[in-house]
Amino acid sequence: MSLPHAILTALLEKPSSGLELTRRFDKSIGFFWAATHQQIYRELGKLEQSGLIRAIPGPPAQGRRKEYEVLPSGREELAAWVARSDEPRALRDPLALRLRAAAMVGVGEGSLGAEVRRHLGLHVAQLDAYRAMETRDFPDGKRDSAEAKLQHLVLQAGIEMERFWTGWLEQVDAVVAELEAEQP
Amino acid sequence: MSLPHAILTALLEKPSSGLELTRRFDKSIGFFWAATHQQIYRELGKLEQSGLIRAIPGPPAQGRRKEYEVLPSGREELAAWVARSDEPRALRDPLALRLRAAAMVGVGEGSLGAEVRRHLGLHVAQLDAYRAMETRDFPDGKRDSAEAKLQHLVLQAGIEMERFWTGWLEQVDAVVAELEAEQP
DNA sequence: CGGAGCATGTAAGCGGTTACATGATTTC
DNA sequence: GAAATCATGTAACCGCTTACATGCTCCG
Repeated sequence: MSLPHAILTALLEKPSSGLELTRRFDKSIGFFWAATHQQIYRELGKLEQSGLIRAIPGPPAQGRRKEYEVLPSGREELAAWVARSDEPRALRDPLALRLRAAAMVGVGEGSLGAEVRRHLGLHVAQLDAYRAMETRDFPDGKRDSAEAKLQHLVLQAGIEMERFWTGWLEQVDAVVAELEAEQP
Repeated sequence: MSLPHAILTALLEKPSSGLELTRRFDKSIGFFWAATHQQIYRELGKLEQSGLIRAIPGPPAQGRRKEYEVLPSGREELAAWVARSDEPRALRDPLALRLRAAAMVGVGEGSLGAEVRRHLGLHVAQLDAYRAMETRDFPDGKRDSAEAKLQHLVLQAGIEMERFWTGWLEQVDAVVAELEAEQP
């Protein structure tokens, strides 16, 4: 039940249309809870029906775009959710699985090494993106407001997570390259 | 499509019954791809029907337990899967989401801090478990065989992942405690 | 006015989760 | 021989993914 609350949070930060939300998910909240536009539209419909958000009546028909904003009951629901507790989600990583499988059937003909380096590239790019966001959005380290501190922490989780992946994938690359050399 | 291949890997490591597999998933492979016994039984049925594994005929009826083993076609399928490529899965973390939500609606009355520390405890426990596995299964650092090296890498991913979580959650705890003190 | 793309949706299918069912084995 | 537990399943649901559909707007 996280998606509706992710949307409520995003709408509190800034009222938006469905497409705007989709864009913003792609570049910030979505890093910790991805969602496609189909999910978002469906969820917006449900949230509106539940009376937690509403379409802003404002400009009568600026195209077909509907802007949504959070109602007081929506804010209450979100505050209640923040206080709830939840088990951490089990992580799912096919690449780690592939390595264990490779331990049983052997590393292929270079394809596994290539895949490892491809992933490494993706994580390096993501790490750079996060770092750019950090210098842009949180320039003065210690003087952040309460809200900014929390948002900064979330971004730091992204940064340290990607640092972990890149470091680990470099080790993996070294070992896989060695094994590929041994058994051709 | 990772679950069937996770099962093939586990069965190659050691032929097992459904329940045994469930147990082993809980304490090793499952760390990177969790599965319940219902999923496992369903998947075993599919894999047997596809001719990738078979129930070992051996001891006629030792209780009702069925032991499965991987057939040559199953090994081939797994090798082909190892060579395939795949996008990294988007991570999903409700706790990070909660922090962002808390940035908008405020940290509750200590419940968020308690939740953070609860998660911290869980990750510390997991980290200890991984470390125990490492000293038990990989005592002599550099002299591992090819298979052992790959398996060790996967375990190290688990260790570094948990190290990341515990480090980050400690930071989070400090900030949340501070904010809870400010706004009662 | 015609084509490109923007914006909002609908429908089908799949994998995973939760709840329930059934027989067989062990324990008291 | 009754209760508890082990072992293997079945069924229903729910969220996410993929593919497709529809209307609107902008631009040449």
